[in-house]
Amino acid sequence: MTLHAATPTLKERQRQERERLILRAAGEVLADQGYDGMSMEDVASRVGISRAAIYLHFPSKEDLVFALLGRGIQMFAESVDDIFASGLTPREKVRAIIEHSYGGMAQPSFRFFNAVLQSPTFLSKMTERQRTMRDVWNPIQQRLTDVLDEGKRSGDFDTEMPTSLMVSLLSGLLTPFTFKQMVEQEGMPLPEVVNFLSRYFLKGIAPSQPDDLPETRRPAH
Amino acid sequence: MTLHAATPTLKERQRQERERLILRAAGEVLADQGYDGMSMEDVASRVGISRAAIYLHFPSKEDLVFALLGRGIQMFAESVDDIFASGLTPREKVRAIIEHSYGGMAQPSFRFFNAVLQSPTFLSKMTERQRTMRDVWNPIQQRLTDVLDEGKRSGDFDTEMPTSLMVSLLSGLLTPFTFKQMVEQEGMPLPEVVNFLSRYFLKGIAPSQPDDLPETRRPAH
Amino acid sequence: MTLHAATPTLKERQRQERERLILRAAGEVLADQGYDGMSMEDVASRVGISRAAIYLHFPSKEDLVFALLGRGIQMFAESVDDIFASGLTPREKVRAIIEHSYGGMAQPSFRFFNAVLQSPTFLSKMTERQRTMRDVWNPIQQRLTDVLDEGKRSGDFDTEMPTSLMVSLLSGLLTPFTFKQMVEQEGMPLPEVVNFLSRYFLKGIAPSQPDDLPETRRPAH
Amino acid sequence: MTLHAATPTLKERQRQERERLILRAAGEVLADQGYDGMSMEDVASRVGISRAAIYLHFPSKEDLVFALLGRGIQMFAESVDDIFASGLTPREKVRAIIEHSYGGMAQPSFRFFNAVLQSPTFLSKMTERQRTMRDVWNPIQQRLTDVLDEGKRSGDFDTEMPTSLMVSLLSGLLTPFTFKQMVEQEGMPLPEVVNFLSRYFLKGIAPSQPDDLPETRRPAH
DNA sequence: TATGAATGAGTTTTCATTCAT
DNA sequence: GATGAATGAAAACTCATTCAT
Repeated sequence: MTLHAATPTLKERQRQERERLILRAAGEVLADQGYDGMSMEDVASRVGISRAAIYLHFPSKEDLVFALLGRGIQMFAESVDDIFASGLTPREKVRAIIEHSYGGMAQPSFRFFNAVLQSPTFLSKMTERQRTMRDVWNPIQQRLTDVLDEGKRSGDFDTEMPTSLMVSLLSGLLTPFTFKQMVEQEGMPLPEVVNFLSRYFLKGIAPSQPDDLPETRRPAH
Repeated sequence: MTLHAATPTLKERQRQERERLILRAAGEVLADQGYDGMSMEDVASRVGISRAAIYLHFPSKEDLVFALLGRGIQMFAESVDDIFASGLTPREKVRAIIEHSYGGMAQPSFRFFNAVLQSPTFLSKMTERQRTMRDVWNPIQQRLTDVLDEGKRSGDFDTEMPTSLMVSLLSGLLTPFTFKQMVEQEGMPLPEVVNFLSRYFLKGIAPSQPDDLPETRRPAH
Repeated sequence: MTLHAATPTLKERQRQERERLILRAAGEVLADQGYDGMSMEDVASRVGISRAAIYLHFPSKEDLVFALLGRGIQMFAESVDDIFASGLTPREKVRAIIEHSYGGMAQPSFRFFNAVLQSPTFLSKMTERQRTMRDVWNPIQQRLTDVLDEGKRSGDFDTEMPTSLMVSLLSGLLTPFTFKQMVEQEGMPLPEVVNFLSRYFLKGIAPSQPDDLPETRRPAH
Repeated sequence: MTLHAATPTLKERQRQERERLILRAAGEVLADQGYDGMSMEDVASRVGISRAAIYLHFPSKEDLVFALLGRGIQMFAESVDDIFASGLTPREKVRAIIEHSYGGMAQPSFRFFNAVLQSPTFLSKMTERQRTMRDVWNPIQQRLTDVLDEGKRSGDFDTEMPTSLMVSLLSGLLTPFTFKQMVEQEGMPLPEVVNFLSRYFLKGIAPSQPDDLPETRRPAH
């Protein structure tokens, strides 16, 4: 009936829109109820459709969340790409990444990252599928690695600390853990939190000064 | 018949031992299945008793986990107290805290902290009970605050950064997040992780040098 | 597509039919097992559906029974209304009420009234809901009160006895207690039981004759 | 060790006392929680002993309640015997029975009768044991029958109504149903309730006057 | 395509009853 | 004798998933 097979438009467009709505709803529920706490009914009623309709788009709860995760990761990766391609200095790039993450976290759209990444239920289902979180998370890690390595080369960051550890520390910072504490409970304005966090992280990974080392206890000479 | 009521009477001893076993099992399951993933059956079978027997010690799943949490917090608080009372410098104290936490985390005994603190299901049940996580977590926060404030006074730590934020950052570091990444997946030896983490955190909260500020983008002069 | 929204759309019809079937089954089980003895499985298997399917219609066992009770009360109330509006004399109305009740009681549809009203478990749950049995039972009591007050005004019934007591006595008579004894165990035909009961009650509440009083013991003259 | 086998005293006395305490506690719990609502723990803790200790006296919950029922029936039967043997007129005897029952009902000691007699769970267990309630209840019925038959012979009561029905009606009156309504909810003083009830019942079973009959609707001639 | 209906598997919790000490 | 500990069986309820319409 469609004139041009190349026009996936109408129906297809509606379908994708529906899918987006479902993903958005799922993200919201996920963000504040967690993977186990999220029921298909929650999502469906938020979109205003029936539970069964979700299965027209995603074969299972697991797949739905996985898709959401994938989309989130991709979006985040694209942002990091933009930042990477900008003319900013490595330090400024790190700051921009933190800023961007926390900006997004205010909208619940990013909060669910944590929800998913911390849910043993989801993670174990993932493992059953032979898909390590490692693979999924890889695009992000790779990009962060690139930024940090660039900083190492430019002499901005500590070359002694393995980049993988830096990546892990930065990821940990982007988790809503600190965010919730400070903004929601202490009432600190978001930009200020971002400022402090950036400074903290950059100082933490700055090239070591001679007097940074003495952490391993030595007798005062 | 016993002269001193202080004698825990064997029966009582056994009871406490059972209780410890249950708590331990619960901690293990919790650590790798999360709050929702942990079923009473899991715990029971791990201890080698029946589901119902658990209810002889704890009135509900919620209470069991709550008890576990309480015990964990108390143990941690005591360790921090010891460290605080030692003659170490503030920087050394912070390092000792990190070291201790990660040492404990290797045994799954501490891993469950995260499991619980990140479970929306449990947290919301807690809220229903009018017991904020804030109150529960308070003893820890207070102690960390003490250590960090001491360091501020001694000139070791940045006085511009609010202590509450530092506490939050330190707490975030003690979370098994980074730990899992580095030790379990990257295979880095634990002491090395501790070393890096301590240095990172201490550098991050060190008093600001003039050239630490430029994070707010300024035109190149 | 249906022209009139008033058309219950087949689906809806089926749904209501199912609901009726569930209620009926529940009534039966309730009548001979009591509230505590009735398990959702009992009801489900009697209808030929799964336990879970019941929850598609009623959110809990409590609600199911409550709905059943409500329906029963409403049906009974309507019957009493019809009787009240008839041209019968007060005495005849009372008789009609008794007759109607016992007629209905033969079908187990009414038997459950007693089951519910006598179940401490259910009653206490009701209290938790802040819904006194008083409120629920009120429509019935009100109607019986109307009939009896009418009889008092017409001089048919004893004006000295509080109507509330009369209502209570009549209610007690409608309880399947006596019914079970006489019909099921003694084998007395139902109409005869109704006859005796009506006469007994009407004589009992008839206006007092001077020589009815002497119940308080007096010395034989 | 006991000097005289004939002295079942000390130990035995204590045993019986313990048994009485258990029965009393069971009666109380039964009265306001019903058979299903009564847990062995409820009873035990009320007596101040352990659940297991109850089983030293009664082989099962069922037996415990059965014993309680038996004792209650026997006590009631004895009271009726006393009344029967007194020099009172039949009408006065009936009144005395009602008075006695309601007096007892104020103390919860009698309330449990109803609880038990209306519990399908208990009744069905009874049936399994091949012991009809009929047999158990028989001593009471027999005595009430005696009193009422005496009244029939003396011309005080309606000879047309079968005595078994009268017994059933009287039993129904002794049920706490009306009692609860009037005393607990309407606040009517107990003696007044007894007065009204006695008059009502006696009028109800009084010998029929010609004009009592017309209940069966006949065409006005 | 969308949905209401249906379900099986699983979860927490309760309780009468038994038994070693 | 008395008890604390232990348990098996049941029961209410939830939820992801399927399917006929």
